[in-house]
Amino acid sequence: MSQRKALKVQDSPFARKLSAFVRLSDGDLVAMSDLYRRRRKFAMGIDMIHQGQVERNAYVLASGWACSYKMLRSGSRQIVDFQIPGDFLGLRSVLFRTADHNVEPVTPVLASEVTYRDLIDSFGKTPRLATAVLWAASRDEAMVVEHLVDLGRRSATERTAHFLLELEARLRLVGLGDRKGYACPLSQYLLADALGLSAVHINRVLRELREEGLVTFQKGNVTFEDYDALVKLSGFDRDYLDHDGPLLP
Amino acid sequence: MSQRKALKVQDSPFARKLSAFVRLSDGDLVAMSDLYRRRRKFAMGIDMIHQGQVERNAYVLASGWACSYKMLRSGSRQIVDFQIPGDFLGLRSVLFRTADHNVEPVTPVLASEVTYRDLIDSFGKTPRLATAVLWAASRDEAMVVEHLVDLGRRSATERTAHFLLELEARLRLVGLGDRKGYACPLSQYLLADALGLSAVHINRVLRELREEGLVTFQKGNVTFEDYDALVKLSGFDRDYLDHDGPLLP
DNA sequence: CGTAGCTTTGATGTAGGTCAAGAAATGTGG
DNA sequence: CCACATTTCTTGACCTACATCAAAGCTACG
Repeated sequence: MSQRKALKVQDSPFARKLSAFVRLSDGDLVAMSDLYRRRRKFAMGIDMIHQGQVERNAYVLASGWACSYKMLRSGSRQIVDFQIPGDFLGLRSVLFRTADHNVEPVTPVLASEVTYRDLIDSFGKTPRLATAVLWAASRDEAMVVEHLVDLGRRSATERTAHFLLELEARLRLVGLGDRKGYACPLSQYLLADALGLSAVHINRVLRELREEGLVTFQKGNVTFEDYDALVKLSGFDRDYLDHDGPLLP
Repeated sequence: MSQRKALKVQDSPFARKLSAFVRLSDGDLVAMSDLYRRRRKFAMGIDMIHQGQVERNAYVLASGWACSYKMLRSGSRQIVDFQIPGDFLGLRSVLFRTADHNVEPVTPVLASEVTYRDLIDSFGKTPRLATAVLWAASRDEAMVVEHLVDLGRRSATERTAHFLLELEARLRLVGLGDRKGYACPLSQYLLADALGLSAVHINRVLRELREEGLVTFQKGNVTFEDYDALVKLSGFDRDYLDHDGPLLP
């Protein structure tokens, strides 16, 4: 029975992701299965997590996309990151007393709930899991850092190109894209809020990239016309995403 | 002997910092003392960590300031964060195979070296330490996220004010500042590279803030003339930094 | 006491914002 | 399967926040 469970967990995107960092034993996998009990659906428009909430829960995305963001008094918002299937979401809201950000579905979402107790208990049972989660959190931080460089020092065009390439690299890791392109449910408004630009300007940048024969962002699809030129243009270096093979044997 | 050691560690800024997240047992403190063996000095101008390096080590800052940054091909750089005494530095360079960023002293620095083995060994011995480090890393990520919001959606003035206030809050936690002000060894160039602005513009913003009677940034000192007005101007909310008392009993 | 790194200021240029308005999609109820 | 509503996309005209360039005064320290 627990064997069946373990196998099932092993096939989940989350287990696959953590396995990239730390080799997980059967015991680890069984402990992880406790994190997988409550499946929940979220429709678009309702926050999965909102700033200031005290319920300490997080989710592992099973299907659909979400975005985490912060609102400013001025009414503008900054999207910090998008979450794709397999991503952990809201870790800081479990770890801290109150959530410091919002998370909203971008498409209808299916996710497994992880409570504070689940997480702490499983850390107690299998310390390696804590290390694996630390690793996963650090990879996420590496992405946020790269995003910060985008906003601080790259032009609108470089930034947009870089962002589309990063998404491809992430999606490829979970089998949802390749260097030809991927399905992308983001609106230009979402893109604008992520890249710190206006929706109008994003539109112009996308047109330019399309007319230059580099990428097409249309009808929910990103298609790379010239992947290599795009990499060159944006200075994209996927090193910060790749860590082939478990780091902790 | 090990008792003396433990007490010494308990007094270190690093132990104080982690204790804010997780109550540490004597055993935990002894395990931590292993992380404190090698003290090293760094002069200005030599990187403590550089992008692509394979030696997997990190440091805990004992005294002085440092900054972590990324360089772009264009020659411009983005400072991701400053480290002040007590801060962990280069965690991602221990955890990953190669460092994805640089760290440079801003002043002469005294730091304790932490190697990959040290860290993994101590996690094995005391799982709570792994959890504590996860927490500390998450707090750091919260700061990077707020910095990202700065770059994406705040004006140069708001951004600068926000940044100066955040530094105050962090320095206050280690007893190096209060709402009157603090000693700040940063040049306007460093400020510019952190805030994604040009040094010239930073200078103008600082002048404006000074002439408005809000803050003075001069001669290595930040002095708040009107703390509350500055908070209002920048929309600063210190919640993301405060987590009074251990979260894990 | 000189020279190299900071800070300050002015003049001018430009990337990207804002406003406005029409055209395509997309969705919804009948 | 169509009519209407709503969101999303696209483009043009104009404007502003910040960059860049240039040059002069500071400071500090070898």
